[in-house]
Amino acid sequence: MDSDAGSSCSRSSSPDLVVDDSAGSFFSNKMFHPYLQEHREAGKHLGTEGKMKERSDLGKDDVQELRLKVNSRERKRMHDLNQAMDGLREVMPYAQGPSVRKLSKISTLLLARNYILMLSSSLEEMKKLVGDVYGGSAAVQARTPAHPAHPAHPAIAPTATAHLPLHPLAQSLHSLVGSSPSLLQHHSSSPASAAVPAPHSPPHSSSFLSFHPSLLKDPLHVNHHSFRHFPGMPCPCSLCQPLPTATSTLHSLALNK
DNA sequence: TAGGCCATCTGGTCCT
DNA sequence: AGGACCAGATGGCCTA
Repeated sequence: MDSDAGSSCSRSSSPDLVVDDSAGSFFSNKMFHPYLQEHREAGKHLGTEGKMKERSDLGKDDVQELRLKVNSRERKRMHDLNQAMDGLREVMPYAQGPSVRKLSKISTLLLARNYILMLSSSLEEMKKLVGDVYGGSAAVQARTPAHPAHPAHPAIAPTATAHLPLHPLAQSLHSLVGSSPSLLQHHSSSPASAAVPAPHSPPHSSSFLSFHPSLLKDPLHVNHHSFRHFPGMPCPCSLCQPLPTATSTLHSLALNK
């Protein structure tokens, strides 16, 4: 049942127990031993009187067989859920590897939510940027709702966007996962960017950072301090890697125009 | 040792 | 009726 018996740094969501409907796999479960001892002979217990009567009608073996079946289904369901959780972790901007303890479930969900919010915000900014570069294309602007906090103007485009794919993303995520603010000074951060919310700050940037810090402990940045952020030094952590996808493409396109 | 996180069992409820 | 889903309980492992 316990999954991390063989690993010191990473819990597995898929326990050693082989999931099938055979009694053999189930009986290999440590959790089942007390259950067996407690209920093998008694054949009693469990639930309401109606259920008791139903089970007495079924018979001891039938009840046990049913219980094993239900347990197996539930186990499989939880394993599927954990697989989905692992899949989510894989696409999160979070350092992964054999030496890094993986995010807890709650942290994964919270980080995913904020990552989605941030990407949405970045997409909006990028749309505006493209609109500016192409002379305020009506087509683009028609599809881009006005952002009252950041009215589109050319002053933003060439300079401030030079580190757009990297900067706000990294800052927001590092804030999210709880890095010490004193360690978050980036090699290209400026006093202005420290005082003013990043242009890519999501619409709900207050909620973006408002989670209980203990829920977002980053095993890498908080517990082990493997990557610290010093002025003038590029950060090797995955949070600070440039955006690899269409965002970067759009950005280079905007600069070249 | 306390607290966090997790897997598993279990019974109840809802849905098909 | 059977299965999916959910939440509570329990116990194990790990870390500060």
